[in-house]
Amino acid sequence: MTNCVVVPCCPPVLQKRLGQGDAEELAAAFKAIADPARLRLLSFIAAQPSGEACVCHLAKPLGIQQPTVSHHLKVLFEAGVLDRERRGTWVYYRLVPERLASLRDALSIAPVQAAKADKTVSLRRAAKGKR
Amino acid sequence: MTNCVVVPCCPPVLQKRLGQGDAEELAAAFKAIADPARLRLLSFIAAQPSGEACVCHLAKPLGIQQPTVSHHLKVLFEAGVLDRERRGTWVYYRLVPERLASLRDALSIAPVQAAKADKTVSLRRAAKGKR
DNA sequence: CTCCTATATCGATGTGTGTCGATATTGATT
DNA sequence: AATCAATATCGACACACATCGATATAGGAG
Repeated sequence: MTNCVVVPCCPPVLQKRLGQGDAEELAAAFKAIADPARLRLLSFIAAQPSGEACVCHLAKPLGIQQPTVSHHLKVLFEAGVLDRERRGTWVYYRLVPERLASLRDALSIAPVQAAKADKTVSLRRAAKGKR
Repeated sequence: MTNCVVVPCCPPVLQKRLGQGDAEELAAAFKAIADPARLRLLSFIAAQPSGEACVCHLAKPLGIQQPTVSHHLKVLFEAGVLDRERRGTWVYYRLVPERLASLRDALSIAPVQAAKADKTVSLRRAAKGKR
């Protein structure tokens, strides 16, 4: 069966005029990330050697209560940024790299290639001094 | 007089555990972007051939009132995403590509996620949404 | 100076959201 | 069955925020 890779694959962004619908969709995704607790959750999960973490591993290090952790994980999950898997009593969360990459690319100005071009020099400095 | 917004060059993100301070700083930046109207403003400004736009060019196409436009532009400006310059009665806004790039890089996973490909992500049923 | 235009600020209002205690649900174990 | 542990949901609170009308500020023209 074809796997249902969610990832609505972010709408175009700075490369053309966003319509209201695309803007709302993108804003919702960024809104899921735009929270200190959720950013820390993401970074903590990403920092795990196994690439995954269960709730019980996250509440204490972050200094927030378990319901709050569950709430944030749910927000991130519904935003497609996290994937989850139940194993016995525990639920393990892991990143969805494709989704993060699509959000990442959403911030690209015109001539930027996606993927692994860590040496991307194509970012021209166009907006400098012109008075 | 267009002062140069500091642009602290985003803290590390998914590559190490975020501290509370870094997380708050990053979250504030993403929060500035996580709004439909502001995303549209960014895309509209980016779409200008000159790379800049004044308030009077943005209110009508976006269908929002002038005070609201000014408010959003201020938020983006204070987030370091927009730069502004006064010319006569008009104020022109333009993107700050370096700032956008740093936000973009903040979403990069560390070890180029290809390594995780072997363990196929078990895409289980997503939100069942039961109430 | 006065008038006009463009932009910013103020005030109010309705909506959204982060947090957490209490409680429910799920799974494992006995 | 009962009981415990891990997680999710519920309810409530306080706070933040997006929107816009009214008003203030700044600059240009006459």
